[in-house]
Amino acid sequence: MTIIDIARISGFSKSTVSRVLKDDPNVKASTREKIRAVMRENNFIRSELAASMVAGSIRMVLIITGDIENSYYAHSVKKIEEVLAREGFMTILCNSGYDADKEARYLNLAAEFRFAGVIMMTAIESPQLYRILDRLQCPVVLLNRHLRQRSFDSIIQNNFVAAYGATEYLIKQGHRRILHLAGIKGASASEDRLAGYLKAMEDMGCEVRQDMIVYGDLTGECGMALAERLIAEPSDITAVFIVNFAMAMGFAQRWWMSNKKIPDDISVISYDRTSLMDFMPVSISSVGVDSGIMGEEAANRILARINGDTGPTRLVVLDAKLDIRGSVKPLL
Amino acid sequence: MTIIDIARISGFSKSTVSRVLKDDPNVKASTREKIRAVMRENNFIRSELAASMVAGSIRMVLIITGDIENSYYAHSVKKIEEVLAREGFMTILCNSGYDADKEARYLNLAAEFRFAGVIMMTAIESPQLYRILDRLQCPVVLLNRHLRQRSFDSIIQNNFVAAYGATEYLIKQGHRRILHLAGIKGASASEDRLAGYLKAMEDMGCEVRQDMIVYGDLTGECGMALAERLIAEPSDITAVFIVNFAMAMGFAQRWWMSNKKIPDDISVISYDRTSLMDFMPVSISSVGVDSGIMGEEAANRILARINGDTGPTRLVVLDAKLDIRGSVKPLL
DNA sequence: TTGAAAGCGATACCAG
DNA sequence: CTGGTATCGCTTTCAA
Repeated sequence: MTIIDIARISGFSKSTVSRVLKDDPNVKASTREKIRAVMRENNFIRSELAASMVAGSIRMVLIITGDIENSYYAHSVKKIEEVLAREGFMTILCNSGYDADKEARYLNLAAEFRFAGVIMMTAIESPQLYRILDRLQCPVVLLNRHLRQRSFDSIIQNNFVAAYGATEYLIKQGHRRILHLAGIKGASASEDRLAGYLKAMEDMGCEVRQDMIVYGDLTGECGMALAERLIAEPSDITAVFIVNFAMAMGFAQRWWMSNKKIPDDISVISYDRTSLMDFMPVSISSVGVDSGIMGEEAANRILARINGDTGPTRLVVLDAKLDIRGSVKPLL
Repeated sequence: MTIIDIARISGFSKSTVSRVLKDDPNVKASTREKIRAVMRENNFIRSELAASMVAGSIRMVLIITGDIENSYYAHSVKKIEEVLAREGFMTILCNSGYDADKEARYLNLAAEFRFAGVIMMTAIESPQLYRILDRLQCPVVLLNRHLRQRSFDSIIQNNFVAAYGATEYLIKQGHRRILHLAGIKGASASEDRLAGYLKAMEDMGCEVRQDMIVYGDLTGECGMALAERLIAEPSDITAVFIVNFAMAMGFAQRWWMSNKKIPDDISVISYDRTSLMDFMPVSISSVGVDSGIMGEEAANRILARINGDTGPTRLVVLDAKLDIRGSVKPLL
C-alpha cells in the first residue's frame, strides 16, 4: 500500500493524497474525508522513511550515554525523551559503556541515517572523535562535557567549583586525609572534579598523598572494589569524595556489607544529585545538579538548533548545589 | 555528496559506486580502491536513509519499556542492545510510563519508519493496542508479557508459580497476614503474580482480607506511600510481598527513614531479580529471573524473526528462582 | 567487471 | 483545489 494505490482507489492523484498526509489545508474537506476513508479501509501506513528521505533528514535525536543503568543518566534520558517527543522527535539511545569505539560507531550511524541531532552525555576526547564530529552534518549538544578542541553547545555544571566546595566542606568538618575516587581520564567532567579536589586540598594545606587518588570506571563495581580495599588494608583515611553516584552507591553497599558504618567508620560525599540518594538508609551527602534539569536544557538546546538557530555556540553552566545529608561526621 | 557525485569524480558509474558501498565482490580491486579514495577525500557519508527506503525497512528495533529509570528494565535494555548491535541493528528505546497512549504512539512510529522489529517490555491490553499490533508489519516479541487475544513470541517467566512460591515461603516462615502490593491491572505479569499470591494464600488456609491487596503503579514513590500508610496506621500485617523491585525499594527506603527495621518490624519479599538488590543494607529476599537474561532471549528471538524465521510463535518460559536473603523473619 | 535504466514512496513545484 | 512531473540517494535488474 503506497500513496499511489490510495490515489488509484480513491480516484484522486497522488499529489492530493500526499497533501492529505501532510494535513495540507488546500484540500477540499470532502476529498480529504474520502481519501482518509480509503486509507483506513486499506490499512495504509505512510512511509516516514520515504518522507525522511525527501526531507533529507530523519526526525530522530541520538543520545549517547555511558551507562543507562546508572540512574543518574537514566533520569536525564527520560526527561530528554519527554521534551523531544512533544516536538515529534524520537529519542534514540546509545549505551557506549564509556567505550570510545562504540561512541564512534553510533555517531557514524547517526550520520548515515541523517539524524536531526545528537546529544552526547559522554565523550572521550580522541582524534577519532574529532574526525567524526567534524564530518557530522547535524547539530550536537554536549551534556556534562566540554571539548577542548572544538566548540559545541554544552550544558555543564561548574564541576571544578562544586568539587572544590565539597572537598572544602569535608576539610572544614575536620577531615584532612581525604581520598578521591576519580573518574575517567579524558572525560572533562571527571577531570574538572579531580582538579577541584586537588585545589581545595592545596588551598587548605592538606597533603595529597599518592594513595589518596584512585581512578575508577564510574561503575558500582568499582566503588565496591575500593571499599573492599579500604577494609582489607586499614589506612588513616577518614573521608572519601567519590566522583559519581554509581560508584558511591557501590562503595556504601560494600561498606555496609562488612558491618561498617557511614559516617561513623568513614565519611562519604558523592558527586551527582539524584533522587536515588534518598533511597539509601543513610542518606549520602552530595554535590551536583539534578540530572533531569540538565537533560531538559539539552533537549531544548538541540531543538533550537534543529529549528534553525544558527547563533554562536552557547555554554549553559548550571549551578551545582551541596546537599548536606547524613554521611559526613564532624571530627571537631 | 551523493553516489552520483562520487561516480562523476571517480569516472565510474553510480552502479559501481553502489557496489563498493555494499562490499560487492564483483568490483575490481583497483577500482574499489580508487572509489574509496574519492569517497574519503570528499567526506562522503552514505545515506542509510535512502538505502533503507529501497530495502523497505530500517535496521532498527524498538523497545518499549514502562520505566527506564527502573534498573530492572535498564539492565534488560542494555543486554538487548548488546546483542542487537552485534548484528548491526540499532536499538530504539521508548519510555511509555506505563501509558497505553504513549505505547500506541511509539508503535505507530515504528510502523511508519518501517522498523525491523519491536520488543515490548510492557503492554497494556486494550482494543487500541490490538488494532495497532494487527497493522504492524514487523515481528514483535513480548518480554515478560503475554497477550490473551493474540499470539506473539514471548519471553516470560512462570510468574504465577514463582509468586506462589514466594508467598508459600512466607507462610512457611510463620506469616499468615501477608499484604500484597500488586501492579497494574491489564498487565499480564502483574496479574499472574497476584493470582499466584491468592492461590497460595488459599491453599495454605490464610484469609485474604480486603486491606491485604493494594494496587500500585510500579514506581518507587508508590512503595513509599504504602510504607507511610503502614507506619501511620499500624495493622497486624507481618509481611509484604511486593510485585516489583522499584516499589520494594521505595517501600524499604521509607521504612528505614522512620527508623523501622526490616525484617524485625516487617518482613519483605520482592518480585524481580537484579543486582541492585545487593545494594541495599539489608538484602531483600526476592523471586524472579535476571532481567539481563530475559533481554538476551528476547533479542535473539527478534533477530531470528527478522532473519526470516516463520515458524510458529514460540513461548519461552524461564524459571524464576527464589533468593533467600535477609529480609524475612521466621515467626516460628 | 561495468553501465544504463527502472524503481523505492513520498514531497515539491508549476500549471491549470 | 487538483494533477503532472521532476526529485531525493540508493539498489537492482538486465545487458554489454
